[in-house]
Amino acid sequence: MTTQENNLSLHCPKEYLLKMLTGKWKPCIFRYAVQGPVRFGQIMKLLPDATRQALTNALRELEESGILDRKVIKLKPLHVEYHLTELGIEFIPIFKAVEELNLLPVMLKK
Amino acid sequence: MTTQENNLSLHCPKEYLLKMLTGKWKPCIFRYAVQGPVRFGQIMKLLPDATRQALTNALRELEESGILDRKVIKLKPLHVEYHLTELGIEFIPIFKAVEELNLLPVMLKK
DNA sequence: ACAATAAGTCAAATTTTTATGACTACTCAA
DNA sequence: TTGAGTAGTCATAAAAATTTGACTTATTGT
Repeated sequence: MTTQENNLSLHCPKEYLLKMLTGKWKPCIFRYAVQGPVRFGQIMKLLPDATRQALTNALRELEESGILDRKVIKLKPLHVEYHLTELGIEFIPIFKAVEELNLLPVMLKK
Repeated sequence: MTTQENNLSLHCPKEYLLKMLTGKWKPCIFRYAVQGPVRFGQIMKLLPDATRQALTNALRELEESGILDRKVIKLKPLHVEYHLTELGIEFIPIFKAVEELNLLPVMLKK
């Protein structure tokens, strides 16, 4: 493993990967999507502090990363559904690892 | 789980946790530290694109998060050693999960 | 006393990310 | 044809993260 290969920020898939899941809202959205397909307005309600713009950005990025898939549902009032792709499903273990950590001691120190 | 509890960015430990490990250089430094204690100058050489300032920032943040411990070694030329704390060790599974992903297909699409 | 090495700090500039507020597109139903 | 509902876009502003380049501290060897 050379120095260059170790520089995650520029060359390594691992950093690239973490970037896919980070940002102010992407982790939240990802976690909702794990539960099942989510719609735009639904996320808006679940994350009242996020703006439309913030959510569309996050959703576009998750889409571009190949984690979420955008599906327009032509029903009564038009809907847009986002759901995990196969790749997205592969990311679940990362969140599982995160959730398995007991952060209480850390939070309390703050 | 209420809406508020789900808003990782503001209220949930999971987002707080992800924040501990993200940023331009923190993941790299963390991965080095997993191998064993690292020194400032050593990291500088390993990450030639990172500036002193960037590294001290990252190291301070990792320290404040309780992931790394800073130890001054009063030897020949003064040294500063950073090593994983117990909490830091608990983070390893997250990176393991990251490393277990096969990102080749993703990288190729870009 | 002086230079060298290791590990920084500081203020300012730049870049990236996120927020604000106004406006748009499409579909359906009355 | 008008209005309601859903899902946005766009330009700009503000905030946060990162970089730049000069300066600092502490210790040791000569």
